[in-house]
Amino acid sequence: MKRVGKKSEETKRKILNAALELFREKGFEQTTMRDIAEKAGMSLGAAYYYFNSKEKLVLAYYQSALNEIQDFVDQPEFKQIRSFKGRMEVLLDYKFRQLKPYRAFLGVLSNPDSVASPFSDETKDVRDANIALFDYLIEGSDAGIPSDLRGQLPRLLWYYQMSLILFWLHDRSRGQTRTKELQTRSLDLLMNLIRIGKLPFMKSLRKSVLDLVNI
Amino acid sequence: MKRVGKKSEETKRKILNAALELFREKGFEQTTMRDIAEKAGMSLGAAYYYFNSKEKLVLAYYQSALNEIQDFVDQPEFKQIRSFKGRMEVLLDYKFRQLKPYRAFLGVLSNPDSVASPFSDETKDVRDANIALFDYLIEGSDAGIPSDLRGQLPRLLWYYQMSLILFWLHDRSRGQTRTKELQTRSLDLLMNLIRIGKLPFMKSLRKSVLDLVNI
DNA sequence: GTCTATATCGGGATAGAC
DNA sequence: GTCTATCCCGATATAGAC
Repeated sequence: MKRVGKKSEETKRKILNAALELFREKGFEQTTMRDIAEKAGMSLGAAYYYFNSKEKLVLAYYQSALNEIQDFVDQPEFKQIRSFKGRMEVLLDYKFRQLKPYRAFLGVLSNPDSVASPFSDETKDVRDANIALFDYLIEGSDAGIPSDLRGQLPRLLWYYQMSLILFWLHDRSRGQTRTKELQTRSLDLLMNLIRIGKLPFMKSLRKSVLDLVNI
Repeated sequence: MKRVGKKSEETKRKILNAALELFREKGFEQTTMRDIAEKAGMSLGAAYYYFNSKEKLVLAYYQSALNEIQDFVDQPEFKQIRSFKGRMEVLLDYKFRQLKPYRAFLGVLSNPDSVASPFSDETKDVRDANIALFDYLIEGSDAGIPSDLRGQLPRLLWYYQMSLILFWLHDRSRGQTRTKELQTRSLDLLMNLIRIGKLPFMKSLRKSVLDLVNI
């Protein structure tokens, strides 16, 4: 029964919403804390009271995006899909639909020095939760994965997803159609590689790939 | 006989050197144009006369790094190597040795919005020249590359190099030893894939990889 | 604890004198 | 071609109202 703080939660949410709207419109760099505060209908100091830096807003965004996608995979619409590839397609599509409005803004994410980098300590929890999403995806699917690969696959798929996202961020084609193409074809390739990789005589090649991911 | 401009070339060089020294020490963001001008022994306005933005200094850095590596592959030390893999190893080692002092600074490079992004229009010339380097590397080597792959291979290798560099930028292990490991193992894997990919019955898989690069 | 108002600083970029 | 002075604006710090 935490009555106190209720109001502050609301204010916080209001600031985040204002920030996200502005990020979508103008990108990260172009949006100022003054803009955000004004849009949220309060003073600059108030905004800083809740988010002591602009980057903290990015972390909050990650968290809310994570909650969203966690809800999504809990829907029957996703859960009823049995095919591994189908699940991957639907998850990736959802992810990109979710990211799309924020494309201009997400450039920050590729800065290794930022606390908002998807590889940083500060984002570890969100990252782990995202990897767990792939574990859940595999678990409920028809994919027969060799046991030596099974444990590593979620992380491997997360890397795969991150590569796609990085490509997408740099993709200057209209509407990022190149990324869409890449997604389709690389997913095909991935499925073929997994299929081929299952064969007993591919064990050594499979091992060298696993070693690669485990570095 | 361009006598005029000689002096200005020198001044420009002096500014660039000061900037690079500071970038190495403090990274890109932390270094101010004021710092640079002071270190170069001139006023802020003078520095801006030669480089009208901070990012222009990054482009100048790319250019000078390119000249350096072009010189390197022209040395007998490199030219006498016949083995494809050997040439790749030596080139990558050189590249990382060259980049190492600038690691903190090169974070900017991963910002897709920056004109200094390796994928931007502004860096096209340098990028093409770097791809040509791989063409030169293949040409003088013993690599027997299937003709359908030959034309695309330089670009593919450049992508491979960029992936390694991006990984390295995000690599938080001490001395970036993980990247070194990745380099060794992935190069092994790459060589194996090329070897296997040569086999006639792999033509269709080869094609799907080529299609991927050609998106 | 929650928020406003205000002062100050830092740094990229530019104008105009010399 | 080089300088000084200045603009502009985001970030930050703080005092204090409620």
